[in-house]
Amino acid sequence: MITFRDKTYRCTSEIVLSLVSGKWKIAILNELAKGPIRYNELRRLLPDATQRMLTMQLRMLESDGLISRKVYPVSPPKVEYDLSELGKQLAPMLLVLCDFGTTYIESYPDEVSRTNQKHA
Amino acid sequence: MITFRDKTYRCTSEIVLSLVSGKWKIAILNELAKGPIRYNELRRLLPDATQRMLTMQLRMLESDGLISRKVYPVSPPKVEYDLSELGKQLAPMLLVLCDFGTTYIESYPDEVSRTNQKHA
DNA sequence: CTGTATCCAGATTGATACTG
DNA sequence: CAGTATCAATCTGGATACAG
Repeated sequence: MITFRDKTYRCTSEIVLSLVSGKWKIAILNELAKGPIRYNELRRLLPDATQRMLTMQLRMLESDGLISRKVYPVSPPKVEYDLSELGKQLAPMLLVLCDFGTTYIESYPDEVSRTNQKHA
Repeated sequence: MITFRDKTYRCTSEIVLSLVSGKWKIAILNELAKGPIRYNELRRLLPDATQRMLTMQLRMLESDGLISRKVYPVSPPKVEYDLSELGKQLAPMLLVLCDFGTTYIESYPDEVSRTNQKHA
């Protein structure tokens, strides 16, 4: 048993799941993996996320130390999000998750379909 | 974009998260990794899980094809759970999750504490 | 441009009691 | 032994409007 930030877990993998589980966290991390990005760019890339949800997920990723938020004191406001050092270390793990996901769905080929998605 | 079992995902890693996210799933998978096990043994190993929750999580893992449920037609009833072939392939991925979890909490050493837990 | 505030629906988790 | 049933609490995600 391990206690971390007042919650108990039976395995450190459970902590990791709590870090990346959330409606838009994977999507955000995948976008940030391409480089720093501003809030509204992210909105455009993830048009189905409401402002509220996007902000909430960003705040969680930030307080968990996986991303950084930099405010430029200019007008109009400019805020840039980026992966933290810790966040950058997530990449190999996310790749393993993707890989297993791919392996997994290949076991159920009839239940899968793919669509291209435009980022209008 | 990918559609699988009537839900859409932006990355196969999101599918994997849906497979293993759930109050007791990781704990169950970790126990099953040691070998097949009966329902009540599992209850003893995970005393904080209610019967209802344990059953629900087992059913989900089963319908996702990660574990098998074998009923022995004897009296008293005997039900044994085991990893499926697909479930066995989870092991390396779970290890990567654990590893990142360990790396992660080492970045916040002051917020961590460990306790031994008895399976009374 | 980058957010908050308010209100709400549905899903998830849980306590407790009961059953073939 | 291996579950179900019922009811309730909490948590997550969302629609919409407003603000510095």
